[in-house]
Amino acid sequence: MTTGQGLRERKKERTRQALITAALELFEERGYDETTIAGIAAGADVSTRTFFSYFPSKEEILFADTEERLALAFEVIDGRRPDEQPADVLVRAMSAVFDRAGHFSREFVRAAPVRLRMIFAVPAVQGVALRRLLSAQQRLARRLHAAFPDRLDAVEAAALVGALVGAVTNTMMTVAGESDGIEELLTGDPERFLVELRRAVEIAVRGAAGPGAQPIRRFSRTRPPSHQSR
Amino acid sequence: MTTGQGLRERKKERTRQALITAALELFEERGYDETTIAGIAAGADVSTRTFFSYFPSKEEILFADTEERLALAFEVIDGRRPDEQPADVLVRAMSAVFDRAGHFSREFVRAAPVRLRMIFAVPAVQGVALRRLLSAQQRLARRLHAAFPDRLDAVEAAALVGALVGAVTNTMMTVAGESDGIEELLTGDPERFLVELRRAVEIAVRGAAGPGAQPIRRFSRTRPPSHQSR
DNA sequence: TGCTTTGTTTCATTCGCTGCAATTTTGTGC
DNA sequence: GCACAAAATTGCAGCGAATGAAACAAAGCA
Repeated sequence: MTTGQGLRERKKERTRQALITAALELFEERGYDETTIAGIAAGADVSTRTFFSYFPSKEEILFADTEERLALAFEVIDGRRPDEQPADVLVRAMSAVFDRAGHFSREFVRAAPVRLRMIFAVPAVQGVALRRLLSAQQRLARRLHAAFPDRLDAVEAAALVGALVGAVTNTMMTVAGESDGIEELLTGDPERFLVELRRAVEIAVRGAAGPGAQPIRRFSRTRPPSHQSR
Repeated sequence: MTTGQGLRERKKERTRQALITAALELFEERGYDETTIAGIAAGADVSTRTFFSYFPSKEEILFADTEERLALAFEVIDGRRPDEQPADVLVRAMSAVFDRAGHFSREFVRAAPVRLRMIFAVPAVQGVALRRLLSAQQRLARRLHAAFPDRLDAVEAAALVGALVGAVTNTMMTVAGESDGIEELLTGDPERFLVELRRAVEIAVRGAAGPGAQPIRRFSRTRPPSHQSR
């Protein structure tokens, strides 16, 4: 991806990178809302209109690299060993996405901290982040279902992915939302962060009820005839 | 809430309802993107500017009623019986939000179908929906932590809520995303839908790994020295 | 060297959203 | 009832995001 074929593609890639770089710099420098698309375009030495032929919105430029990371998870799922449990495969897939030991592109290392800060500060970015998250869940579920066609139906796969991703996401937000959470996460050793994630995964895998719980729970058993108040 | 104190408040409430009604009608009639705020305001016989003193954006008008539904879940959590399991309380809370047996305001009955359709069709609405969802998870987790101060720490509560909400949400999206999913969900008997939700809750409560699984899973055990490729 | 394709620019336009000052409407003390 | 304070509403001016169309420049190819 670094070396394109012709001059045309290489130039396009350079423009793309210039836009990303300019945007991240401006976001950090003056803040997200204070950065205009015109400013980003100017920083990359292109016209405002050109920006929109690379990214559909100001928000999306923050997520320029997420697709390839999701692909890591897909790889794990597609390459599952025949004797593995669905939950195990999913845990490995999550690990592939978050683990520092994996391959981080330069793009990711540069963008991730800014992105996280923006997700916590800017509603518009939150919207995009969460939309991507949900779409990723759906795709993971489809993939998982395809990988275990006779052990999981579509809904089970969705529930499984949802439980795992939900636990991890909410844990991540909680940990990162604490004072110093983001800084600790971004600058220092990610160990504590990974420890919490492991706990979250464990809860999701072993069940919210914990080990000594009764086998089955009820959901909306009650159904009185009363309807529609107010 | 139906009867305000003075003329002022009653008029305000009437204007608010007029805006909601006009918006829902227009959304259904010509579609979300085709509906302008100016059009909504005109439908409610107020100025465009006035719209913004009631709702901060076009999206939020679709979620005018969600806060009170979340309050139902809070009630359940706050009023837990002392001997209950956290997971059980959470399941009951979810049930209170989704179950048809509960109290549906007129607002909700009117808005929910349109809202669901828009969530599936309009990215901007997805963004708001998911932002609200995550914020709700955080608040639920805080509340749950407060309800079980010595059985759950903050991160466990977050993971638990995340797992349950994640499973339910993703299941809901999957079921509703099927052809006829939304229609079946909205018009007919919600039974099949609730059945699937119950399965999702069960998976989240009993654990993604299923009953016969090994007790503990690993998460990102591997950590080779290689760092930062590409 | 010309022709085609593709990327870029400029321009105009629509819409979401905000701040501000003027105006109207409502509540209240007299 | 009446005047005055508080609050809601309005119009307007303006910024920025986003899109469409046509002119223009550059790259690839014969």
